[in-house]
Amino acid sequence: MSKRRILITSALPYINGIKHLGNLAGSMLPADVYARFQRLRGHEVLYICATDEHGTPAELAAQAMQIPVQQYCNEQYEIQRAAGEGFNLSYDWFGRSSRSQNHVLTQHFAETLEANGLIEERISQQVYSVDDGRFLPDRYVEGTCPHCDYEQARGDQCDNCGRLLDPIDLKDPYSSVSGSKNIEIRDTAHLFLLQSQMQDTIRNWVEKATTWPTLASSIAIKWLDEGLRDRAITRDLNWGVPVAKTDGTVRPGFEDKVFYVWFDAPIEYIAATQEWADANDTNWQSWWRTDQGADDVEYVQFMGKDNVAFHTVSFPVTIFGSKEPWKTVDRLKAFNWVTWYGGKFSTSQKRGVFMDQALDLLPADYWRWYLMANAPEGSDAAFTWEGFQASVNSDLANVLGNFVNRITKYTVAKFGGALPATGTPGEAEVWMATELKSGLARITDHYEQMEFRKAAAETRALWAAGNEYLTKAEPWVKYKHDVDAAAIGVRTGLNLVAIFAIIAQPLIPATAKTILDTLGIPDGNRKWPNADDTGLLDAMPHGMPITAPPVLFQKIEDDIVVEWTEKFGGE
RNA sequence: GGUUCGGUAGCUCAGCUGGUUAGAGCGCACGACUCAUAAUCGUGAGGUCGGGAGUUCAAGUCUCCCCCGAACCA
Repeated sequence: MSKRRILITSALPYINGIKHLGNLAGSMLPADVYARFQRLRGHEVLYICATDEHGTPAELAAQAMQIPVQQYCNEQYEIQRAAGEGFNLSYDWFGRSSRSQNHVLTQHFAETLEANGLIEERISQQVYSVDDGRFLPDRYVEGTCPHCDYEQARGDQCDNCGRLLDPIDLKDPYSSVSGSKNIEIRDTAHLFLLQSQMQDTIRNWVEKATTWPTLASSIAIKWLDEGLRDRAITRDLNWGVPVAKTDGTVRPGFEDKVFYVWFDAPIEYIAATQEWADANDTNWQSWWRTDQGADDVEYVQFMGKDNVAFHTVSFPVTIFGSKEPWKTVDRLKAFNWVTWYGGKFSTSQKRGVFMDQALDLLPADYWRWYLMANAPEGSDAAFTWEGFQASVNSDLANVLGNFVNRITKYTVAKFGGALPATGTPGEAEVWMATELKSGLARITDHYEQMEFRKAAAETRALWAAGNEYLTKAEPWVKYKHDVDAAAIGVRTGLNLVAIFAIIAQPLIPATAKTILDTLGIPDGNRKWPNADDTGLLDAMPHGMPITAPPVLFQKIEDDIVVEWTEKFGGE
């Protein structure tokens, strides 16, 4: 099989606060699992992610903490980077959209799009707060609803009657930032991206993308059916990419404006790759420019369903509109939500479990396993403490952990801690070899199809087959009258331990490493196994010393579940 | 309101272009085993596949209507 070059990105987490398990399960984690799988298969993988740092929420959060927004982002970036590291997310690079590479590239795209006639300047009216000294984004203007007279309607929507509003229509408007009523409606100029002109181009492209999941293509088609609208790509803010040319010349009249986060964030996929290339003294063009070696790249994007429109329509407008030979997405994997006791996980309402809290409770592998085995692929998936407990105790502790434990301890107790060299394979081993071959083929196929639930289920099924094998081989019975007959069962069992750990690496990398390190399996022998390899069950050198790993997974007891349920408010 | 996606065993979910007695894991019951974290292995109970009508030799799988849930509407 030839070596593939696979570019992987996961949707950029917004800088504003640590992400919850739903965010993790919907983009970063599956991207990581897929990246690890493909690396194990020997392919060249580049997995890129970054924080999305611009925009009003970051600016206001910094203001609330009374620190400069740059400092705020520095701190939050470090928190998110550490959380990713804690979950063993194997980014090749975790960048920041506020870095210079993204500034330059965003300005480049704007310049190119304008040269191609796809950007124009338009005047619009916006709410200006004199006391705050700034234009107010829609949702930070409040006032009385012009339709129902509700007094605390937000500028974008009235919570009482539900109607969508234009902030300049509010009666008695005031700034929700400062409360000031010293409000004016002022003219302001913005750059508009003429998406309407790209309608046909995008539709042709979307219709050719037959491998996208239904969730993704239906969202894209719907946007196209409604018609792409021209959209402002600048905002009246300080924090962001300046509206300037690549030579640094600020556009006249845009001194206090920046590009909208909507425009610059996806560009960061490319810019983060530049960050990676700059840091590693290599080139990024061979991953992104089809005229410079990227034509053989497979580009795979991971995202939650809220991001699909940006990846299938908005960003492609930027890319295709540039008329430059950029690499576009080949395969796209979209996820639904992880739900929390009937509702949604919510960052603002602090509903659910967040990445840092999760790691305080249990190691990353416990969460990684549960979130992938129950990934929100077909529909929203419910997180429950009981489900988490059942999954961890049954799949990890009982089926895998106990298998490793029982066979390694037995080796130490009965075979002096050495991999037995005697005995010949019989009926049980033939059965196991058949199971292994078909199971491996299924797992491999599910990963290739990015079917994570199925991949996890089949991984577990193979672990369970190992236990079934031991029941058939029953070395502890044979040992009493025929040590050689017991030896083949132990030898096969130990090889299964290694195989089970190898195939577990994408999902539970830390535990897999513990097992493989304890067994003394060299790094070079940890690659993804080939289902047709008939030597898998007798691959380890006869006589090699074996020690038993420590207990791999602690079970989650009922009283702990009660405690966590109370602490986190699950019902 | 419009559109899209869902509604399958107690729970979480598989079921591709319609075709033998509708599947898995967990949970539950019973049995086996004792190397192992009272783990494991086997057997079994349990579903009129949201409701109704229709197409067909045949529908969980297609069509229409209704009920419920979720998402999106920039």
